[in-house]
Amino acid sequence: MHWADYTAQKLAGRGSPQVVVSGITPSGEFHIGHLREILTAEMIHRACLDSGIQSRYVFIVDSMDPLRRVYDFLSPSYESYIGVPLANIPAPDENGEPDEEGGSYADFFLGPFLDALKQIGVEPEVVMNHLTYENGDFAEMIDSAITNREKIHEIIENVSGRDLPEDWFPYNPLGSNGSLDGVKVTGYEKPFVHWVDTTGTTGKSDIRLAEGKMPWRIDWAARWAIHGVTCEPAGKDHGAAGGSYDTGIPICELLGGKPPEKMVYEWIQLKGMGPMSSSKGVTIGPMEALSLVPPEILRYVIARSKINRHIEFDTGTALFEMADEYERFQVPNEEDGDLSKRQRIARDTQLGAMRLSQVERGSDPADWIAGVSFRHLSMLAQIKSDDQGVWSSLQRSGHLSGEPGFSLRGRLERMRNWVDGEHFPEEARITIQSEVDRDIASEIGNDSRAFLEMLARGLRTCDWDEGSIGETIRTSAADSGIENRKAYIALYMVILGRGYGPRVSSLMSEMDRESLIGIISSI
RNA sequence: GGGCCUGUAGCUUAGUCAGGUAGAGCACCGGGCUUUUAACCCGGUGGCCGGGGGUUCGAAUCCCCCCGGGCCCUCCA
Repeated sequence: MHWADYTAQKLAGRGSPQVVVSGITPSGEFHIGHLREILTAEMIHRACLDSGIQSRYVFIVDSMDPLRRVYDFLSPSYESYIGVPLANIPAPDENGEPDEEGGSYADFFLGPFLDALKQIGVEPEVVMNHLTYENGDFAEMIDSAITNREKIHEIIENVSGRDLPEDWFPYNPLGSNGSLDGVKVTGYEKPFVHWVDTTGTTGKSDIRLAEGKMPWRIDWAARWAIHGVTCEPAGKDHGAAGGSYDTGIPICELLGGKPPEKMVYEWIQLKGMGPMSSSKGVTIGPMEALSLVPPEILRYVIARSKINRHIEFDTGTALFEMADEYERFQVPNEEDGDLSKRQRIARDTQLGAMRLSQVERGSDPADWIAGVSFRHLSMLAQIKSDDQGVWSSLQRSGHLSGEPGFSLRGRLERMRNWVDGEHFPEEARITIQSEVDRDIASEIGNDSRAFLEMLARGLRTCDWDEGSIGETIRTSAADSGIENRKAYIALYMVILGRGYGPRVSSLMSEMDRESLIGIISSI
């Protein structure tokens, strides 16, 4: 059974409806690691719906979280916003300067991410956490946390094993400059928390408004109670023993809520570059990923892996394999009575992964298979500059009957982006030589030259289609007495500058006759 | 220091919760498709399941120890 279905089944015992939640801080560009957070939760949500369990999927944006530091993409003028909630900070302009007209920092980064989510079929209920503070929904929780201050203090110290300062307080008010940093609590009279900030200014925060926030570990536990969260997969950073999941559970219970089961997913790494990190430049954004990888396959990347396995996101050679694995999928057609228990499990898991990979819930995975392998398509995309040429080639080769569907068109569009970009693997790149390199020419032996001469002659008169060209190659090889293998290698060397490549006759049939003959004769 | 996750064929992995002869894909090799090269079909090679000990009639699976990799205990998907 697929992990999402398994989780849905376990959740069914918790009552209804399910509230499946993701939470992310919009502190900068989103990356595909965040996509795992989102998709893990969204797939569980879908699995619930698919098995008839009522469910909501909520994306809580941590817009009340403060700016922690001035990131590389921000100008130094953001220094003054450190500690200020992201919802209250102006978005950066193209130079990284605060742009007073550009809306909030949180919205600025959230917008494109939500657009990307839409493309992969994810349309969550979005909750801006600062609004939950602003409309007073946190007030009871804050009051309760302050009242139970000692107990919470004890939970955090016992569970996480770290020492909290004596004057620790479960609520951080905003100071006179709008920052949470360095503000000391001096007293509490419901609903006001009194404080003094770093400038010596005193004031009071109304807990029914967004005039302060609870520290992360309590904030998280409180929102479980407020929103009735039944499931929230968290990154492994939260999941470690003594981490915020472990403290959140008892704190949530203390606050009168019923916490979700602990659920932890592994991180996505970029091939050979370790974990995603914006500050180290190790990052691929969801939009960039979507420009290369079709949305159903991007979903499949997440769906095919168990949640506690790390995912290596590879936009190089491995993408061929990933995509072709998706393409190979076939709806099981018979009863499979002779499958072993294991094979049945594997098949059902695979079916689940394919089902959950669909952009539109409920659509048939079989409708979203392009019918052409990524490898083959990558060759066509490289040798055919116009799309129509690709379609006709596919029709001739029998990959396509009739007109290309939406799915296949999307595949080609992204394939072209991939081919044109930096991620496309060199060994898959086809570069037709405009002239033959001297070193290469010197490596070609006399027997091969004889073959190439004969071929050039044959190509002048043969029909210009794959079959005839192939035939001409074979006869030329036979007539010149060279082994087929050697003939092909020589041909590849001349055309591509290396001894191997895609089916050479189809490659040649896409080239202009005169220029091809020119190259071959130039030896 | 304390703890969590993880280590199965060259690569990616299923199977570990409920112990019963190690499954798959890629790659590779062989064959086929009225002749091959990154299309397609069929078949095959390949695994002391990280190491050691224990429980058991029987262990990849349960228990203990060790080794390697990742992560957390300060905010981090």
